[in-house]
Amino acid sequence: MDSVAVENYLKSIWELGPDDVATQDLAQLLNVAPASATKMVQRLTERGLVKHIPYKGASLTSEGRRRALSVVRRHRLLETFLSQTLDLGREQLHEEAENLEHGLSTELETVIANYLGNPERDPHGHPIPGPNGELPIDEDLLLSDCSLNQYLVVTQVPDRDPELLTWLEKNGIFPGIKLKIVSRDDFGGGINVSLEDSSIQISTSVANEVYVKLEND
Amino acid sequence: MDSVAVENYLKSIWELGPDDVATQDLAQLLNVAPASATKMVQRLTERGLVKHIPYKGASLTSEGRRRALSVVRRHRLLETFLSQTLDLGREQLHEEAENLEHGLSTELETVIANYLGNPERDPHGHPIPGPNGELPIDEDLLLSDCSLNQYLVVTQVPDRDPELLTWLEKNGIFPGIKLKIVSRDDFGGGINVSLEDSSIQISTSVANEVYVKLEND
DNA sequence: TAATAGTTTTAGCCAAGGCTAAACTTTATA
DNA sequence: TATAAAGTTTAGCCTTGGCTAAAACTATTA
Repeated sequence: MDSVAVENYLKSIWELGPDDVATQDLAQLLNVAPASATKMVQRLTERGLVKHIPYKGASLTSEGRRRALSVVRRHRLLETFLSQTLDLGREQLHEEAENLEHGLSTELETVIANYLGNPERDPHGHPIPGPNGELPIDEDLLLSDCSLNQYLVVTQVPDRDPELLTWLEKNGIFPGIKLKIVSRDDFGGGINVSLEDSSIQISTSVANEVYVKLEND
Repeated sequence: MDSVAVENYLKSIWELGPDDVATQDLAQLLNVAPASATKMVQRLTERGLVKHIPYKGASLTSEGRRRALSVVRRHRLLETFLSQTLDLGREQLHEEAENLEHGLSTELETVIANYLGNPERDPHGHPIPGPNGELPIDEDLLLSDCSLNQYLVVTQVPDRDPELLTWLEKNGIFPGIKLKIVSRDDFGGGINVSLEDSSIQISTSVANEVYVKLEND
């Protein structure tokens, strides 16, 4: 069994990957000093879970990726389970799942997955890896990359920042919602979006974290 | 925040307590060497969570007890929650709750408690401590202490041993079930019990782990 | 009551996972 | 292209929570 620390490193490298994950980014995501990240990356390299080119970056081996995706699967199943049973707000799910994911046994993971009907996405729209680490190719589009006046459906919102999620929620942006970009402000000022019965302005940084698909699938 | 190890030590001392908890018993319950238990008991004494009289035994301070009961509360709420939502068998609950209890935040604990209607007992019949460590006085009787031919209701079964729990379940012994001791075998050979529509023999060691109350409250 | 068995503690070791300070690479800039 | 800035690694330290072996204490029994 991987320790909590190892699981968190693997998951973080996966999230920052797939290639050349910088020590600093890893350290920042995990709230540790860069030197600590270097040391752990070296240990994981010893164990065959990470490939590390000094001064260049880290990436997961296939075994490392398998284990990272196991953590991601548990995380996303827990988010879905908590959302379904307790209806927590979408902005509370991430942190709770983060705490519980390391204690979820394979057996309970399976029971929960079955209970939920083996869902393909969590409440933020993120795809849930299969029990063996299969991850469907994610073909969603970045909202900020879409053209004007296309009919779009939101597929994914970020999960980490509760403030941002609360704001998105309040403005009616979450998976399943239909919208259309009506105009772009100059100089990276953001985009203007019309929803079912409102229209709002979304900054570029936020639009870079929201994924959509074309409405006619 | 207490570490997982500290939480487990506190919980175990509480379970073995209230007084003069032997190093060996503690070590055995936690699957560590006696020397490791001694060392941790000393550290917890430093921290003011445990009182330790060398060569005599350990016990919890009131703060130690408060923290131990917080773990017990999380454990029992989780058992209840898993049982209610996923209907796991009673024999699977303990281990899963053991894994998850350390990752349950105070906020989620509260949400779960409310969702369940602030239950007073878990699926094994064990009382659930309140959010501030209040524990109602447990007045249940040991099955093995009861007299013949009294009308009894099972209130608590043990939670740790899945084999035993499966056996009890199969023979219809779980909280809420009515029964009566019809006779005692000689020389500690156990007791003969009649249930609603069966009768079985229960060994003394098992009868020492089942609690009951008189049927007329 | 003296020897022995059982329990507990001490001493000394180890690995994991943190940290800071200093050294080393790489990248950017003058 | 030399030098400064930024990022990374190394070195050395610390705490936690394990372990074993040996010493010390307690309890039992001859």
